[in-house]
Amino acid sequence: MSEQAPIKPTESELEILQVLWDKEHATVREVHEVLTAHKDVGYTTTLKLMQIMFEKGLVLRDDSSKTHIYTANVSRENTQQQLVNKLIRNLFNGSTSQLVMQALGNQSTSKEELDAIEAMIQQLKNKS
Amino acid sequence: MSEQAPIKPTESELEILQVLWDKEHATVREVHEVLTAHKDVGYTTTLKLMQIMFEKGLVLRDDSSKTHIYTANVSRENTQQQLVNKLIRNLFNGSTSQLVMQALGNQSTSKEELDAIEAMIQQLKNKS
DNA sequence: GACATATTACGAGATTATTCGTAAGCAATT
DNA sequence: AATTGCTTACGAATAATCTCGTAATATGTC
Repeated sequence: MSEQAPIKPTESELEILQVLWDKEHATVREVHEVLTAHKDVGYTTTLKLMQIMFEKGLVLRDDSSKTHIYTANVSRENTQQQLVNKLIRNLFNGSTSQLVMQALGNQSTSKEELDAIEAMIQQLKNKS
Repeated sequence: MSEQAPIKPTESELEILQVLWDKEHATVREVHEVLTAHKDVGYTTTLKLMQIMFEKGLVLRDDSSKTHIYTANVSRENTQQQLVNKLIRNLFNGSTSQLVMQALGNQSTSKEELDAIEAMIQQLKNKS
C-alpha cells in the first residue's frame, strides 16, 4: 500500500477533470467548449487552469504537436472516494448510512438502481 | 415551494456549523474549544469567522449579554442535501446509486446500518 | 513570404477565504 | 479605581483561486 497524497482539486479543476474523464483525452479547446455550455468563461482562463493542473500533476499532457493533448492523471474513482469520505466525515459525523439515506431520500432513484444497491448490500453482508 | 438561495458555507464555516448543530447554541469560546481539538487556530480567527457568518445570515446571535450566543440559521439536513446533490451532479454524473455504492464500498458499514438502508429501499420501492 | 488563425506562455489583477494583531469595552477582584 | 482577564470590533496581511489581456510562436493559405 503506497502512501497516497490526498487529491484536492478545486471546484474549477473538478469541472475540467469531468470532461477529461468522459473524453479520455482532450485539447484545451475541447474542454473549453464543454465548459462554456454551462459557464461563461474565457478561453485563456481554461488554458491557465489546465496549465496549473499540469504543474500540480493532476493531468498529463502530450506536447509533441503544437496543440497539446491532456489526459487526467487522477482516477475518477479515487477522487470520488476522497470527496465522499470527506463529506461523510465532515457533514455526517462519520456515518455512511446517514449519507446514503440522505442521498436516497433527496433524489428520485429508479427501481433498477435500488435493485443494484440492494444486491451490493447483500454482498457486503455475506462478506462479514 | 419557496425559492431557496443555495447555501454555500466554506470549509471553515462548515466546521463551525457542525459544532453549532451539535450544541444547539454556543459561544465563540465554546466553538473555538471544539475546533482546537483537531486544528490549530487562533481565537480571534474563530471569532472573525463567526462574525462573517452572522453577516451572511448563516448563524443568528443573541447579543443581549456581553458574551454573544450563536445558533445555526441553516439546518443540517438542508445543508447536507445541498452538498450531497452537488456531489452527485458534479462527480457522479447525476447517478445517486453510483454515489451510494461508492460510499458503501469505501467505508466499513455495520450490519445495523445496512439493515436500515435496506428498510429504506423497501419503503422507496413501495411508494412508486 | 505575408497574412490570417489558433495555440501556448506568462504576468498580473480581482475575488474570496483565512489568519491574526491590536484596540476598546466590560466585569469581577483586590 | 487600578488590575486582570475575557470579550467583541475592526483592519489589514496573507494565501488561494479564478480571471483575462498581451505577446510570442506555430500552422496553414494565398
